[in-house]
Amino acid sequence: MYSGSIKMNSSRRKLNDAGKRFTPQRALVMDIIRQGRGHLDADEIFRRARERESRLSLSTVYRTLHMLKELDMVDELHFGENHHHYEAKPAREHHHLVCLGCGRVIEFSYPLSRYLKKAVPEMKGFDINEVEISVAGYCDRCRRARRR
Amino acid sequence: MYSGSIKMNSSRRKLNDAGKRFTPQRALVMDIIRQGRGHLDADEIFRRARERESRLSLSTVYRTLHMLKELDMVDELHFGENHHHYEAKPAREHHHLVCLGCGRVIEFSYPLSRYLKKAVPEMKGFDINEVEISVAGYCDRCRRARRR
DNA sequence: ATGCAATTGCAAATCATTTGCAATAATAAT
DNA sequence: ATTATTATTGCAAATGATTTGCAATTGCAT
Repeated sequence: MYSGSIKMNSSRRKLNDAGKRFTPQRALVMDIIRQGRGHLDADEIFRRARERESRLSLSTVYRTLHMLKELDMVDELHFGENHHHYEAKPAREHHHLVCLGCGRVIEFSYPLSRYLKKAVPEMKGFDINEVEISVAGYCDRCRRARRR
Repeated sequence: MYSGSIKMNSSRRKLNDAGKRFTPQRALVMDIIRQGRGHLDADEIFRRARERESRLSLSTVYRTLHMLKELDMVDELHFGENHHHYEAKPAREHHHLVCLGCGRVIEFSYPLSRYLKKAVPEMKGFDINEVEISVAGYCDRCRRARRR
């Protein structure tokens, strides 16, 4: 099935260290998430994976996504829909602008968790695990189009 | 069914102005969301409503939630689960800390959208409709309990 | 090479939400 | 007040997203 990539070996190591097996299915899903440059949902990952390996099952995709999330190798994003999106763990903290017009996702880097820890008193004593912010609105293009 | 409340008349007005009817079912759902002090999900709203009006249907709850969201009378919150939570439109912008240990939700007021508009260059030209931030982690109590 | 436990595919189950439709009821017009 | 109009309701069935049980398969440590 899928084999080569720069990250493969380090992925294999991470899985094995966690007592997991490095299977072709998992390598494939990881690769697609990486290539996807963020923001694919489970079904889209499944469809793309299937093009390469037609016997792959949707359950395996879901199971893999869970595991990768657990091992902190992907982030699960919530855009206010009733399904989630996934992206490879990014190097720097960043967040997303979702355009309600065209669905486009714009990334912006911002160390929000660091900022909030300082700015919000309620954060004292709260052990932050993850900060997720999503901003919905209309991007430049769509904004122009809307006000006729 | 349900009848009196300080806000009833203003709700009725808002609905009627939007060409909607003010039905007992809708009044009931609105009341429960308000009493719920935020953070109820659709099913919990349904269960509580059913205690007062056993013939109410779940579809009506969903339909009402949609409508209230549309009319900007409730906010829909996304805590990274595969269902949503609802709260009556709050007076001041605030956000949520969700404890992964006990599920407790801690609110904090913070004018984040105003701040972000200034701090993030990518926001230029983006017409912000809604900002939602959720912070997951462990609250004071659970944090103590976890490190044994 | 071998054995055992982890993982897979498949189908069926479950959970969250939506929809079609005939019956009912809120509002506007009389 | 009565009536006509049309939105809304309850119910059951449909859909969409995710999870689970299980027998067959396959990684990986030995």
